[in-house]
Amino acid sequence: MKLSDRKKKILQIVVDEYITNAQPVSSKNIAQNYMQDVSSATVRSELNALEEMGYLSQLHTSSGRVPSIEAYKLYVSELMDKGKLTGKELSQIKSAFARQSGNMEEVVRNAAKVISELTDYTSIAVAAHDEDDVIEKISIFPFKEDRALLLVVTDRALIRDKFIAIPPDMTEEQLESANRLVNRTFKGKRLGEVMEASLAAEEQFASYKAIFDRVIDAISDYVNDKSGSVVMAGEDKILNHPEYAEVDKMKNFLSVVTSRDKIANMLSDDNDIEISIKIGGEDKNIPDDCSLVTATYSAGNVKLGTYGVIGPLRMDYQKVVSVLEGVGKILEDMVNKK
Amino acid sequence: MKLSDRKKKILQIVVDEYITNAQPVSSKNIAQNYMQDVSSATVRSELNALEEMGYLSQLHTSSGRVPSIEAYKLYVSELMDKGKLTGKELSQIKSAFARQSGNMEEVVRNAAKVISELTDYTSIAVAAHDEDDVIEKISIFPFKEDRALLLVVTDRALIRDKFIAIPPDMTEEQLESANRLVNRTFKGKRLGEVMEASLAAEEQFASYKAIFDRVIDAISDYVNDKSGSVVMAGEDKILNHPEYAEVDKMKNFLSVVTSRDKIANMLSDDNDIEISIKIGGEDKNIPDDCSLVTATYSAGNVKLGTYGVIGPLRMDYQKVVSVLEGVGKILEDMVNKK
DNA sequence: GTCAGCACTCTAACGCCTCAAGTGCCAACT
DNA sequence: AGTTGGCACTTGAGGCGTTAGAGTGCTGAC
Repeated sequence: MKLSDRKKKILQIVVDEYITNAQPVSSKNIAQNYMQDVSSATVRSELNALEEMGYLSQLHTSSGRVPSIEAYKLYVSELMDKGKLTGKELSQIKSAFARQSGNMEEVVRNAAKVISELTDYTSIAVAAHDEDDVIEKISIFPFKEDRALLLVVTDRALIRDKFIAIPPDMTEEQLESANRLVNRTFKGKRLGEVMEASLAAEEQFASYKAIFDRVIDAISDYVNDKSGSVVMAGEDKILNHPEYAEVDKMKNFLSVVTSRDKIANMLSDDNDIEISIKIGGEDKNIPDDCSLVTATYSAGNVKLGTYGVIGPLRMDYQKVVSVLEGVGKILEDMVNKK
Repeated sequence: MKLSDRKKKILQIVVDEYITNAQPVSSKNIAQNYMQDVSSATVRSELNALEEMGYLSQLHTSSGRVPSIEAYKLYVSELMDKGKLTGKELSQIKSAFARQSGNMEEVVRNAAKVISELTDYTSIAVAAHDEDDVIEKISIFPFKEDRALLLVVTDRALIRDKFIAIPPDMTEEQLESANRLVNRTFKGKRLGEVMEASLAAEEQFASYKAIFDRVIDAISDYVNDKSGSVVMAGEDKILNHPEYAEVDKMKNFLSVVTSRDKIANMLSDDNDIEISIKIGGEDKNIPDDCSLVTATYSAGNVKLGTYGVIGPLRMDYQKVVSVLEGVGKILEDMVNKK
């Protein structure tokens, strides 16, 4: 069904109003503040039509209208004005990334923090890492008789450290030569390759099989563990929004938000879409009554990660989208310049 | 002022009842369920006396009594029965630590998780680390032209990794010899010594001053940064407790709990007390209406960290203390056996 | 298609009432 | 002196009717 321009305009007004005030929107309000050329009665009949089409609903017969999930979807895809960041906000983003040490996790943490602060919603972020990362260097760093720290550097400047056990009968010299061998074998390979190569390697380096197995295990764990690198910020921001005033809703939200696994599931899907907005029960991983807005950044063909915001349906999508775009731009600039 | 035995008994009953039911306790309740040998009128006059002494208060004239902060203090120090863990709980703790890789941070995370699960409160934990740790090994691990990862192994099996910048004109060979020199210089030293030694070292190793400075800076940062190693679990558990049903209180609590700095301040004080209970506004770092119960564990003379629980004043101290003791015992066993 | 006017519906707020819980106090008892 | 039953008093919670106000739907006129 096609909406007339006036219906679209009215729908946009309703969503905008509801987003800013969290109150049902009345025909009088619309006519007085946004459409002086028509009367409230006219607006009413339009609202009535929009309600029949499923875009609006009323809590009771004499309340104003509230947008439906359909309305939000239409809003973000067609109706919403593009927001613009103020200079102040831009410089706030810039300064958040000013002191960087090349540690990917730090970048992710800073991004999550600044996104949460600017949007006033809970933000989530996950550093991209996948099978296509190319290994640049591996180091096995012994630190107790039976333990070593495994370090893997990939082309994405991402360091991953994991503890592995050293076979008890292995001397330090043996370990060093195993280290050299591991490096020679895996350098330049994709992480995915390493995982698949496990069987082929087995024959070749029988004497260091134990070490090789552990390195491969560690890399597999890393690639498969999506929840490990999830970072959040502003978990308490959610309380600023009236839809979570009831303890039950709060609790539901917090239990999702404090579970890294659930978050990881939400973010895992579409790593190639630039900005994605998922609403309500659309996706089974996203709790009802929640919206998830995410952006996936990359510099050149290197993925930098997925960043986003989770909050009520009645979310300030304009603001969130513009903040995510702003952060993306600055992040990509930063990486490219470097 | 000295309390009669009966007053103590009544006060204990009031606190116990209030902890389990979150409802003001009436004289009738006490007389019927706990003290059949006296009438409710007698209990009433005792309650009245306790109220005048400041241990109890009423919300309004016709409500039962509620313990005051003083009452909680007395309760935990004198009145409270010692709790006992069930076999099931003990084995739950054991299995939480079953798979350990020697990574201190993992131990801390597991401890926080199991404490939160068993007590149903939000738990916080911080791995001990201080100036008395002895350096066993240092490694500077270059991974990009201008960046390196600094690894420090101490006697507490704690690995700390930090990124440092490499001076641009430094070759890989120079870096390696700097690495050897750093190791020779700092091995066996306490972290605190390294920090103080900075000036003395300056003269001696002028050529590698830049590297030395950065290592010393990194170690200083580590020793001074108490918030970095704070771990939490069960942040949403707080919602299970009725005192946080109001959004304002919730918000206050969550804003404290989501700030690592604030948590670190709370835990920083008394690293040498075995089990400490801090209540309400007693300590300015602890938010009003909150109790913090912490335990500091050590095996031999090696500190393992500080673990604790934060929750409402009306906290099940018995349970919390016994869980903390149980975790401590198992943790220390584990470390000693190893 | 628009609109003023009006009847209708529903909520929120208020006051009123009653009920039940719990206290404080007192006079009587041990 | 301590304990107790009895009783008056206070208070919050909940039910109920009323009212005011916001907002709608509808209708007949333009």
